[in-house]
Amino acid sequence: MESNAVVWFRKGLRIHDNPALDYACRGSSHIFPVFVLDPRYLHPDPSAFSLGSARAGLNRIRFLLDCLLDLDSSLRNLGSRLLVLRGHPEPASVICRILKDWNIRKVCYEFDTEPYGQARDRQVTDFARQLGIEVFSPVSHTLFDPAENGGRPPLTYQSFVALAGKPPDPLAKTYSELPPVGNVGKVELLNIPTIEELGYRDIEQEEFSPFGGGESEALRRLNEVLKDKEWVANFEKPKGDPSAFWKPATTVLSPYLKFGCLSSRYFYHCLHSVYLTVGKHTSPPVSLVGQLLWREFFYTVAFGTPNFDQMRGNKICKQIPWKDDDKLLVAWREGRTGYPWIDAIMIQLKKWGWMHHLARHSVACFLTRGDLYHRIYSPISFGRKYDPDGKYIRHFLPVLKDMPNEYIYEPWTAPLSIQKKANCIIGKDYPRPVVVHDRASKECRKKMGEAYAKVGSAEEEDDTAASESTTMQKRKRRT
DNA sequence: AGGGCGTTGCTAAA
DNA sequence: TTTAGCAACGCCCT
Repeated sequence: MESNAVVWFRKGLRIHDNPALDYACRGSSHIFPVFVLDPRYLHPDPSAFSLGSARAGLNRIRFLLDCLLDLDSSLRNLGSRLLVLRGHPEPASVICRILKDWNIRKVCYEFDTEPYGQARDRQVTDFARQLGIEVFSPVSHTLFDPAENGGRPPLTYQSFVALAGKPPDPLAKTYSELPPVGNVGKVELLNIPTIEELGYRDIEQEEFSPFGGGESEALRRLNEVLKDKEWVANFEKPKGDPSAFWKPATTVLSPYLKFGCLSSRYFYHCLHSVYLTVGKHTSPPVSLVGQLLWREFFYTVAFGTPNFDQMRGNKICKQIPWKDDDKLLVAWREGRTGYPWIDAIMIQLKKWGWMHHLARHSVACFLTRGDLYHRIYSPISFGRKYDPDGKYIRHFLPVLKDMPNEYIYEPWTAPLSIQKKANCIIGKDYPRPVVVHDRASKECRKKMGEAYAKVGSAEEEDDTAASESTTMQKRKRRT
């Protein structure tokens, strides 16, 4: 008796701890492991503000393609393979078509919390249910079900941690073989495309990300991290060095978690085991488990908050009348602010697709200048405190590589003779500062103060202009 | 209703 | 190396 199942990969690009894959295999004569190429995610969009598609930058697209190659290879080792399908006009309708064409009895895909994924999945769910096809959509991207608490998540990290408890254990199952792939009929199967085949040609970039995608690489990185039990147990995020780049101060597992190359529950489980053997260890918010809970916290709040990725229509976001200055915004985005610490970070993001968390705080703070509590990161002294010789700046901004240590964080203060000797004239080879930090930061602080005062008094007239915690505001700046 | 405190700052002064 | 002052929002617990 034939019984066919589809396992539809989107995130969750892994074999380990994959409940959708596990369920698809149960009692099925054939499974169809499918990935649909989403043009919105992959194809170049000239109107996007950086090189990439409408929904992802080039680094992320590259990472995703790595993930797919690795997943296909792992599936082949188990006697299966990845079926890559064209996503025109969009992925959901392609899935609906194959559910019929392949005579599918059940379709399995990981629950996706994000609005784009929710809308996409609703189409498939509705269609499948109409045809009497079983839909299995487990929560496995996050530790917990983000729909808990009736969609009214706690708004501070501490209260979230207090409610959190222990997440479900990861699946312990390993495979020696998967059910064979069924007959795909007339459906066209594609190869996993290259970046060039997607239409990204002539990319002028001399350095690419050292972080390759895929489950194999994720597990290799994880095991590397877990080897040093003392490091795992004593990890304290604020003590990390944001200027460390050859050997980053954190695990750099975040992109692997993002695509589900690494299961967050498996990671949690591994960390817990280390804690048990070592005894004394750090705790949330600064510990490694604390970092996983931060991820969880923001997924949960985002799921329970309409328009979480925007200011307008987001009821937990303070409504600030931001100054629109396209020139300044572009200077920030392209790493041309004239502040080497800021620019080096933005160039690292552009080239590597990754930056340290404190580096992100630096550039986010620089963009907004906004933070109450009077905690404003200095674009000069914050970096210097970690890396007085400017090794990080010299690497990502080679134009400054011969600038003396004394001036590396403030090159505009170097005498012209020194600039000439360093082969870097400020205003010609490297930009002058786009703003004077002290002045701009004071001005912005004042304006934000006014905006806060105004919002407070207007609250009754406009319920979208409600209140917000500083924590949430920081999160908004990450996007 | 009211007070405590919030993931990780900076500068100046002791 | 440590500490005070900065100037003050709003969630959350009591």
